[in-house]
Amino acid sequence: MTNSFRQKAARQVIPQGAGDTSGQSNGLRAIEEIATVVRLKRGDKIDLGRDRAKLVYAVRSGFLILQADLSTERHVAIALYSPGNIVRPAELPPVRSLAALATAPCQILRMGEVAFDRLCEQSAEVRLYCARETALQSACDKSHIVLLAGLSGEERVASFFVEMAYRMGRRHGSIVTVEIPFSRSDIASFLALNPDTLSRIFSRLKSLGLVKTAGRRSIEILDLQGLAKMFPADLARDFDLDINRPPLGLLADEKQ
Amino acid sequence: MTNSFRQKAARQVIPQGAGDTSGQSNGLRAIEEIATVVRLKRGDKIDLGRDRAKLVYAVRSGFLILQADLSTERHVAIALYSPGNIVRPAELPPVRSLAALATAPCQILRMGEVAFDRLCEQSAEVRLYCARETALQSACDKSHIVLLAGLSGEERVASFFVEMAYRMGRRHGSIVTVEIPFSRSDIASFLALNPDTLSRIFSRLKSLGLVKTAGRRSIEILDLQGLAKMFPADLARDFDLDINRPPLGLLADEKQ
DNA sequence: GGCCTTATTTGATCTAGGTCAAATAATTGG
DNA sequence: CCAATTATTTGACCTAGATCAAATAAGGCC
Repeated sequence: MTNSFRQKAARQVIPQGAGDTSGQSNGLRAIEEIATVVRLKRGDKIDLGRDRAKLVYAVRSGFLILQADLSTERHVAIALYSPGNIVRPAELPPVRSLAALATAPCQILRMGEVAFDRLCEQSAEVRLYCARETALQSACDKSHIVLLAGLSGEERVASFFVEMAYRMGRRHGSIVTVEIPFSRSDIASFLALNPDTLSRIFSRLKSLGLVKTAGRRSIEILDLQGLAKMFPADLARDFDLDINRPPLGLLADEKQ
Repeated sequence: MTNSFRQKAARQVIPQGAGDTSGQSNGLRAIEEIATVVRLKRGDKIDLGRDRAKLVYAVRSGFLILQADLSTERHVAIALYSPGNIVRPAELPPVRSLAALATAPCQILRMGEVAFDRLCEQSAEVRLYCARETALQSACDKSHIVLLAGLSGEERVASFFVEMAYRMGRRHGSIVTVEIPFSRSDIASFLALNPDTLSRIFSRLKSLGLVKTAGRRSIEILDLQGLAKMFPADLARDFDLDINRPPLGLLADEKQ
């Protein structure tokens, strides 16, 4: 498989996650015209509960976790939003306490649903962008269901790290460094593990020489292929991981 | 909350599941014009894998399970499709072995993606129908993530039965009968349990007097409110279950 | 730089749910 | 209606991951 095919496949499914929208903002650019910018700091929430106002949001920069609170103690992470993602009320489950939690400083574009729909009608580019976004999110949600329903804890963690590497990794030789915009608890709740268990799995991966920590929100992936071998190849997803070959074509090389 | 609101809320989120499309087929009617009808019997599969042809499907009658095979032994159910649902390749995760498995005799409408897109462009009704369908499915997927990530086995089963009651229940006095178009294994894999565990939970619910079997694919729900109390109220979803009041407004009464 | 706070890790223990094998029920096909 | 087949249930047992408590390690802030 050629590298260009790999890139194409990846672009098809992975919302760009490098922290800004420069690569794919054609759709967002038009949205920025009609939207209000909301700045969030880590820990801030946007309420998306059932009784929410009908607002549409688009992520301009930063990362959020869509979470539902089933009770005071039970918080479930549903999805991750990264730059370029669009959040529309109709696509959210009708749960009372639903919120998007900023895990890092974010810039969010906010607009009324009516205005957004009008924009979609006017601009074919926005309409297409938005339809694609919706489809991608749906595919991601379904992949996430597969992860939750079909993978063990260790496999989930491995798959998460491989995905992060491909979305946001930076290559230094054979090592991939990832600045992870999530706390361990964020990751744990996204993978439906508890933080203790995640930490244990993480330690195991470290002792196997697959990963290394470098500060709290940064990890070094020492053996991406080894990680990728830990979960079913069929879930290598968009990446088209050829497990016997260095699969780093997608990653920005430090030296570039 | 009034009954009419309840109905509205439900219609907003639940694809009609009664086994035919008479209630909401306005969108489907136009689709039938351009589509080929495919008849499936229980156990038949439609291949939706990554290398699939670019085809769009719409369910006219019957029920399917979208499933991914991670290996020969590991089959993961991702979503349920019921009459009215539309299946488009772009919304599916890029997994190699993905298929829609008929759990009951089905009529499926099949068409090329290009023809479908053209139809959407031409007909505002189809476009709207399809957009709504997509949004509903996305909401359902997210609800399912909450179920998988946040609920215990027993809670999942209770929530599934309540949902089936609301989607397809038939009321006889205070008892709700549901013809379930899925085998126990189907249900188990949809709830990410194994059949043994599901059976055990089911037996527990029977011994608590909440449900009763009446043949292999039919269950009687003796105490819908009791079932609904077994999982977090916030997940009562679309139903707007007022747990202290008979919530049967939505259900077709035998005597009608 | 050193204290304070908060996040992460680790150990010890427990349990929901998985696994495997065997026993029953339903269905199907004659 | 009965044998054969297949689906479900139940029992006995066992692990992955949860829970709780305590120890560390990172950051933050003066």
